[in-house]
Amino acid sequence: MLNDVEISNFFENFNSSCSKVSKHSFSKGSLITTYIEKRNQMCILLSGSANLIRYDFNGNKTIIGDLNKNDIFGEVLYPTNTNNELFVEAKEDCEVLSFIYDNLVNCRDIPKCKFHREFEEKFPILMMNNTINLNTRIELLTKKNIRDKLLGYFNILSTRKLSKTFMLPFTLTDLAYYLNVDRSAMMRELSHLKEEGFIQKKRKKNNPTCCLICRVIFN
Amino acid sequence: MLNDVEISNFFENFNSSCSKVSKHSFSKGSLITTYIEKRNQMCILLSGSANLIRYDFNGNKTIIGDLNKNDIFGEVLYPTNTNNELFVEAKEDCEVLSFIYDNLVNCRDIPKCKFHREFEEKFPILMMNNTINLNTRIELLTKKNIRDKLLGYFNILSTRKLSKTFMLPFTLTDLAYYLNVDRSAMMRELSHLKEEGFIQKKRKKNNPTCCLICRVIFN
DNA sequence: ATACTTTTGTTGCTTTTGCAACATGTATTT
DNA sequence: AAATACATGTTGCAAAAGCAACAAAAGTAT
Repeated sequence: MLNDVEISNFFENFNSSCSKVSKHSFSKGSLITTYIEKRNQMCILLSGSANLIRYDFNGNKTIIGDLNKNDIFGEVLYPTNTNNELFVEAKEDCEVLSFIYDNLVNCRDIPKCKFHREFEEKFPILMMNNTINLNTRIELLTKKNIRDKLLGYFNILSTRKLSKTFMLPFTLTDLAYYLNVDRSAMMRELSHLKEEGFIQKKRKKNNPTCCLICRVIFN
Repeated sequence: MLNDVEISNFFENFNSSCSKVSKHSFSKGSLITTYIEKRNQMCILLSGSANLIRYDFNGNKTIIGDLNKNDIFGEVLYPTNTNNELFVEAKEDCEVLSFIYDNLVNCRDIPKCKFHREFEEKFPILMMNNTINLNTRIELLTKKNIRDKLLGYFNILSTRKLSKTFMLPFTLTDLAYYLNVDRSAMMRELSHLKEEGFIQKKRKKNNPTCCLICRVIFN
């Protein structure tokens, strides 16, 4: 129903006929945007992948979200007054559409420009996907311990790829920031899972974004 | 921008002219709905408040969400294959609109019925509010310890009411389920916060949904 | 008023997680 | 090839959180 195919290439060939929408490219590792209150920015990730990163007032890092093709992000979707610094960092080379979200009729052109017509049509699907992603994230964060967070996340990746073998979209260091746990405690738990035969790890050479292959055995 | 007032009474006087939409009343404590895969149900809470509750395979309870007026919920917004039981329970007497979400043009009437016209128009605002709520929830769940979860949540309630004095929408037992922590550990932390002067607690007699008033002193 | 249920409040003990430090291994840069 | 930076892997110890059990208070039903 909420089929990726429906929107997979929708905004891809977008040409900035509307003055209110801009398309930018970002190279791996660069800063895509920061969340600044009251600017109402919204973005669509056209290609590549990125992390939504938070630093709290103590400097603690958390990877709040893992952004992929067709995901929407931006400060307009995020609560204000959190006293945190949030920014989006490219994990791979990325293409991004960005614009100011006021409402769905913020195009001044008559008739509406191509982008705003398409956006208005696809907005429900984009939002529904985003909502399911956020609820999936909440499912993960509400697991009671590190082991269940790991297995829960591996289960998501496994289901998504329809295979018990898959690659992590994070380094292990970043996985700990994503699961919101201490890295060394997570490594300890990974060792236990390996000993008990729940996972196998294989290191892959020269892969820029992924560093492990997990062969997960779920019950 | 995403103003509650805009939609505050929009669906309130809805009359079921469309055969695909139904309005139901639920008394306090009753079951509003369960999340069953592939039914694509979506609901709007017209009045009252409710909890979205999850029981995992081990019987662990978590309050996934706290639903209030104009909030949307339903299995169509939630990931499938979680091996969990999810249901929505009325905290107060509730009125709920429910329908099947296929897409935004699932009304067979020509011209579209009043509900679907209004829903289509208000859908973006409903979804944006929902997204901000979910991101607020993620902010809370990614706090590193019980103390910060408590203070973070009190800060949200305080900001929402524009007052340092506010009531909890949960019993303390349910607050622990909501913050996803052990109740006794949470009580211990609440005692510390009280000793250190961060909060004051006052019990209120005969209040059905709230049991405490907290006078929170933030730095 | 009494019995019963639910919620609050507390504590000792155990388990889990976090912290700090460091060794090793793998990429990247010069 | 050497130097540097970053990621993985491991450990001892400390701190935090979970578990179990129970008492007291408040709310509800009879």
